[in-house]
Amino acid sequence: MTGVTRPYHHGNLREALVRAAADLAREQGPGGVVLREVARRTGVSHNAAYRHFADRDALLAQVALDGMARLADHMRAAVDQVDGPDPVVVARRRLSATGRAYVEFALTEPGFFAVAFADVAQELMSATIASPAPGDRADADPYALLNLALDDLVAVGAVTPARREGAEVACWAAVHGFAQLHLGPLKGVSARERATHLEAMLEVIESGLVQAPG
Amino acid sequence: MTGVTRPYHHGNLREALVRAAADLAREQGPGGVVLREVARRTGVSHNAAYRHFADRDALLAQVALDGMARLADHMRAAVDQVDGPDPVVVARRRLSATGRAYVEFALTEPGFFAVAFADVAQELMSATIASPAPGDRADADPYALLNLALDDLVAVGAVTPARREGAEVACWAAVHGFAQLHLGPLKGVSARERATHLEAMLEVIESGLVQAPG
DNA sequence: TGTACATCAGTGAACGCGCGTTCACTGATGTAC
DNA sequence: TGTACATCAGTGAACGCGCGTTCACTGATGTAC
Repeated sequence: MTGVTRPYHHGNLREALVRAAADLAREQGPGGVVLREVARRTGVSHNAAYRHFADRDALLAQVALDGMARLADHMRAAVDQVDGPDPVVVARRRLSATGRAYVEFALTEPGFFAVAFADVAQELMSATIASPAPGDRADADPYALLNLALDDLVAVGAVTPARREGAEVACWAAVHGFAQLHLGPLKGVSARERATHLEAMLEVIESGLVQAPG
Repeated sequence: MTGVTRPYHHGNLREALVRAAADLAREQGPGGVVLREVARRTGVSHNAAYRHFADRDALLAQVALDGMARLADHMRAAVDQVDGPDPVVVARRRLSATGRAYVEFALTEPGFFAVAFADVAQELMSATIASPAPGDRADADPYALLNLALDDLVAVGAVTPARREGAEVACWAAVHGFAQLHLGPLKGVSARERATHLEAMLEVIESGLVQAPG
């Protein structure tokens, strides 16, 4: 009972391992998530993880699932915060809110983001997209949230059904690429400039979607 | 002189190693580029690569450099092919041509693409972007090619200087994200649908850039 | 044209390392009586 | 309230493996004379 020695039981090892794995993924990429290093960082013996995960892949899968859920939470919270009297304005602001939230999450939690979009979760994602949410809690899925925002824009008459087609891919691609570039080659760009560029991009897309072909 | 036995000297080993490394990167990601496997695939002993590259990093750097050069070549060829009487139409088509070429290259050569945008080439890229091409062959740099296309749109009066600001990031993000998604979660999308979605996205961006804010 | 020799491009064995995973184990906790 | 015991969460040693890299080497090529 010195208070200095760590207790034998960690108490929250599973969660701590996921967190450490995400941190490692941020630094080294998903391929660099090494079970022994994850254990090291959690201050636990190198095989303790096997009490909580079948193997390395199971840990990575959990990181991917957590990441996707966190991303969806962040996006949903951002959308829910937008309100106002004009339904067109609300719909437009909700779309840009999803995009902003997406980029924010990717830059804040690059580890979760990287793992969620690597190897493991791919088949899972593909399946989700192929048969989009049959009623059951579509709000847990980032992709579904984006589609809801776009459908709203059509419902309020801001976007024509013709322009709606493929718009989800265009929007997703833009914010995904924006995040990837600012985690990679544009890493050095200041937060201020990054924010300006993000708003400019969201504005371009919004204009492009809302207006008739030029 | 049986004609069956491979000659002792490969003749083109350096290039073959780069090619094999790119193939491996396509399958396993940049982290999965393993010197011994590269040698195996090239049909050469596992240490033969050391006659041509100082170490694994040097090989990866070469893949990144080659990838960037190939991408730039592909984009430049696409731009050069666009011509016509109306300078506004030409400028617009040249912009979309750069984007189309970017995506085409990424999907055709995902190995080169992945390595070029991972670890190694990052500092190199950042430097290039920070001090953009001081006169010397800007046409070898994909980023510079994009900026040229956007500057042209301003020059012909299709895009206002205000909208020009940050446009290079928006365009790059969109095509980069589009490529990444179709190499990852949207892997299963048919070539036909992918092409439709790409055109829709390029159209949205073009509209958004050209028109006044809606 | 022929030959000695330097140089270049490959080979095979060996190194040390960190990895994922398994094993038999120990310390801590919770529960039945 | 006390105690035996099952269960759970961790440990440390050991395994086999593939890796990057180095070493001393050999086969092929080119060049000076």
